[in-house]
Amino acid sequence: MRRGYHHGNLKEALIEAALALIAEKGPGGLTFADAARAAGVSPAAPYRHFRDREALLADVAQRGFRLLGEALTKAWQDGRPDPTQALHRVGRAYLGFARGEPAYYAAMFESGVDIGADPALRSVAEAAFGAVRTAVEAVVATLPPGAQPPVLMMTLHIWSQAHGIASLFGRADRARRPIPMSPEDLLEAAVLIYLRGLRAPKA
Amino acid sequence: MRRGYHHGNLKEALIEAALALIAEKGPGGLTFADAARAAGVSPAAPYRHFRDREALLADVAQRGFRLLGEALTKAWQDGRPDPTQALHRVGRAYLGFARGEPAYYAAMFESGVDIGADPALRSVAEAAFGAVRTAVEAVVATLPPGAQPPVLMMTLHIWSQAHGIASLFGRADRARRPIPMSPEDLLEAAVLIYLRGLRAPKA
DNA sequence: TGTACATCAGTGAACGCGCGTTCACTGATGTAC
DNA sequence: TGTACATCAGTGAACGCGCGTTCACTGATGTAC
Repeated sequence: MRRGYHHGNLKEALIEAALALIAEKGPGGLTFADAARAAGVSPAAPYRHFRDREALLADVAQRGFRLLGEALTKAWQDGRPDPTQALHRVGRAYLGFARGEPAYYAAMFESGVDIGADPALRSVAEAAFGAVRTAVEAVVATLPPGAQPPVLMMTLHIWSQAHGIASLFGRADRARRPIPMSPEDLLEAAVLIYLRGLRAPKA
Repeated sequence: MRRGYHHGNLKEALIEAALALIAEKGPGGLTFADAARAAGVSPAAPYRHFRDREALLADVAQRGFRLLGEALTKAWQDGRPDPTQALHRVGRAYLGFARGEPAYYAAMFESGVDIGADPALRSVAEAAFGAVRTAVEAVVATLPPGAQPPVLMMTLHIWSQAHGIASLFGRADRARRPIPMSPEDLLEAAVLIYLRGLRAPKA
């Protein structure tokens, strides 16, 4: 990989290193010097690419949100074969991301990066959220006119339900509370009951 | 407070200091030396009370879970005037705790403490969870026999919904996504729809 | 009630360590002509 | 095609700093008798 005096791809290498370090020691364990070491480069080199540790973390988080958005969009598959089934797939994709990419997930939600501060970061986070909103919109459209909830509210419900399950039960990296069902099944049941509640006449 | 050579109440003072530091800089910013300084004591003194930083954090988290459990139990008020209303109150209490005690909340859920590892910690966390379970049990008992969901499942649904909302929108300390309704209203709506879904005939 | 002694909680000085950051530098790459 | 030069990416040495941790110590508290 390293081909001489110039690294050639140091920025990528630093991000890779950051992911590995986060996976190993948590977002708090990420250190600028450590990332340089892991990339096989002097401790001053990272400053060519990132202002500081915070900027590196923000970049990792940004990539994470992009990947999450892509995963959700891919799972949606334009709502085939029908919006409800596709929405369940989106939910599973969220949990799959949290489990499969714990380092990204930690950088995005547990590292203390301020998502609102960095416009680029905010934008990709917004896009990932938009992927869920798209799915919710299509599901809402299938409901009888009198039973259609506000799209934003329902999106927030689904997102936070998935996020809560992922945070509490969805990662393998820590000894979470053991539950007698998979996070995927737990989320699917919640969404099923929720959707049934939307169709039901209001009490 | 300080009355001479002996502090008299150093353990409490260290926990107070830890809370202030967490509130100010996040759980990652908590340092053993800093806590000693804030308590007005030499850097070696904390070792009389905590094995290391991790133990201090675990103690803070433990108190947090005890307080949360108490807040939830108090909000429940034996299910008066009826279980459903009381359950909504419990949900609001959860959000209120997350907002009102962000330092405890961070220590409990975002500090990397392994809840499963420490038996005392696990036990109070279990107790807090049990407060929600108690509420859910009573609500389930009000449902028609054919519509009663497994209590554990429903408890996990409610807990993770509240936790997701609290984590994403419920704290003032960071610039979270602004939403056009309060976290409390958002949670109440979700629970209402969920409960309606339980009563509705399965599709 | 007083005295001797054990126990305990906090001291302060010291240390090694690793991190963040800076600096003048140098090797490599690209570009103008 | 070749040459001169600007730009860029990474070096390595150095620094100050604060943290974690240990240590022999000492002031205070409690207790046995």
